[in-house]
Amino acid sequence: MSEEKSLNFIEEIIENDIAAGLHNGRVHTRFPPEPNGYLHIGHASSICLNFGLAKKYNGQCNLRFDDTNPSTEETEYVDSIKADVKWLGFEWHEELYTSDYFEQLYDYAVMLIGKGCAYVDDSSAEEMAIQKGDIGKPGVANEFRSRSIAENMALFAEMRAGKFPDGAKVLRAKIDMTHPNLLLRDPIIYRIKHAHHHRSGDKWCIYPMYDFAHGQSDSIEHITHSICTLEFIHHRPLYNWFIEQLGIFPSHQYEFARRSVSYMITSKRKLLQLVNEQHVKSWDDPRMPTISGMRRRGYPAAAVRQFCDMIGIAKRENLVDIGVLEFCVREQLNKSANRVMAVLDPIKVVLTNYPESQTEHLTADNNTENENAGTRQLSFSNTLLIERDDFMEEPPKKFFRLGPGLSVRLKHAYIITCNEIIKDENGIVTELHCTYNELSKSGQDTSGVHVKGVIHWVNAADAIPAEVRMYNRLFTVEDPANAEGDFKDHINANSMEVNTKAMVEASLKNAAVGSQYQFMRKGYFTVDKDCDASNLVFNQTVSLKDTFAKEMKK
RNA sequence: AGUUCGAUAGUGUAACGGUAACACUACAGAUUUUGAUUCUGUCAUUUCAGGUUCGAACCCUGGUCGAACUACCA
Repeated sequence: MSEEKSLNFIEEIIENDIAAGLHNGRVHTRFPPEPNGYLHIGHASSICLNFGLAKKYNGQCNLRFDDTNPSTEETEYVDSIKADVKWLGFEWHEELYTSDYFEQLYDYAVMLIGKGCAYVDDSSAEEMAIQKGDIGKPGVANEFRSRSIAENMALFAEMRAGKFPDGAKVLRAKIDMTHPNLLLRDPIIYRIKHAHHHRSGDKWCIYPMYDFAHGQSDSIEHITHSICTLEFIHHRPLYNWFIEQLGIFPSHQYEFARRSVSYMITSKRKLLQLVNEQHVKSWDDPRMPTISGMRRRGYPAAAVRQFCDMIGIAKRENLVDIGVLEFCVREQLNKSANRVMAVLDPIKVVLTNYPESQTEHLTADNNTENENAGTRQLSFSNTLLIERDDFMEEPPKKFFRLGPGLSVRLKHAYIITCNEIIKDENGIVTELHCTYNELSKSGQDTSGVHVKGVIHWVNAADAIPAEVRMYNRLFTVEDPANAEGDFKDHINANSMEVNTKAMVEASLKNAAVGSQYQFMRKGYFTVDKDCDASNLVFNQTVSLKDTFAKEMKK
């Protein structure tokens, strides 16, 4: 059952560590989001990695909210993050908050001051930036760097006590103003912010910087493998420096390249912009690359997990084709979604030789890919609706659908032949008159007629109108984040098309929100939460592969 | 400019010194009461140049290209 799969570089590290007996073979990871936005596909990759690793190596994974900046963080985000992680199918060992460590972190800072490894700096942000130097140009020390330990102690205590306004002073680690790694040129570790925190309230007016909180939080939790994205690689020496100075648990950080997906954006700032400026309706708009957006769109959690697994993990830059994600969605839904018939752009078909007053009931299997899916009844009469696309007045050679004199099978029903075309005054086809072959009933066909094409249909008498929201890519370019100009210049104006003329089969009458179907020959669709008693709303989750459409384009 | 990463089919990952694998895509074909699914087949000498070695995608040297880093954000 177990397939031999090669290890990614982090798994290799972990297995080596286990073999070497590091931390007695214990594996403990964590997923550390900042609660200042909704989780997206990139986070999904990180979640699958961190929780997956813990599971694979019989370890644990914490959910830790990195909430060191009170001005951007909100409880709404905490809730959405928890919901998203759960939906993806993972359970955290402990729900933790960096803000719970504020007292401990303060003590760490005091400890550094006591060792002469930190000082209070009165410089302005501008002054500090200048003193910091530049890439290739060393920084210079200022007069505050040589303050006495006692003075630093007193000042830092006063900072905590609220004696100074925002920005008046900062606490800095005393490392090396000429270090080639800019992050080690005496980084700020505490700043004054008289702001209300979503958890600690007004208890604090000084807050640790991320760099002074993240590594120590990992250490406090005894995280063995602290996994993050590549841009933090320069921070690692700093975290190690703190760990060493403080003499605390040596958590080790490993960095991987964040996954980029074509036609998607994963900058929280930009996603927030899309929402605030109403380019999309909400964080969970089905066009959004957020986990909540994908969930509403109908992407199964298993598909997202499969995707993360398929694209793997490495250290090189990448732009994964969104087609891979869509492949995973189709593969999952192919097994789980029941088939139904829905006509998105209806055209009326009258069967001239079918008794006008007759209605018969046909049996249709729900999903031939799934033995347990069962069957349902379909009503059939002389007036039906078929897809406008499935008829052509002047069809090309390999058009296996309806046209003048052509025959097709109606799925689960009879073979029909088109005899007459009715048009309106503008020459638009409004109705087709066809005859059915009485002997060709699905499952008991004795007609001897063989047709290549099979099309879907609904019975006009009891079909239900539905609103079907069709989605296209949110952006017109593969890599909007790195494209010329502003990313908003590349928003696809037609990313959503609302179809209000669709007609779906009667069995969908009470379809529950979130339930998923394959509209035969069209794609997978998911019932949206915007449904109400009078309006059935579907989101197009993903289309079916359409080889014929591709053929036609050539 | 300095530091640190990285470079393998169109895309993503693998090969752990013994002659490039898997998946997606694309193309070709078979099956099909979904032009879906399923099934077959086709598509690279690994950024370049040297070197070490019987043997290099892998080790060494140098070049080229790409990325990250100069927030009181995370």
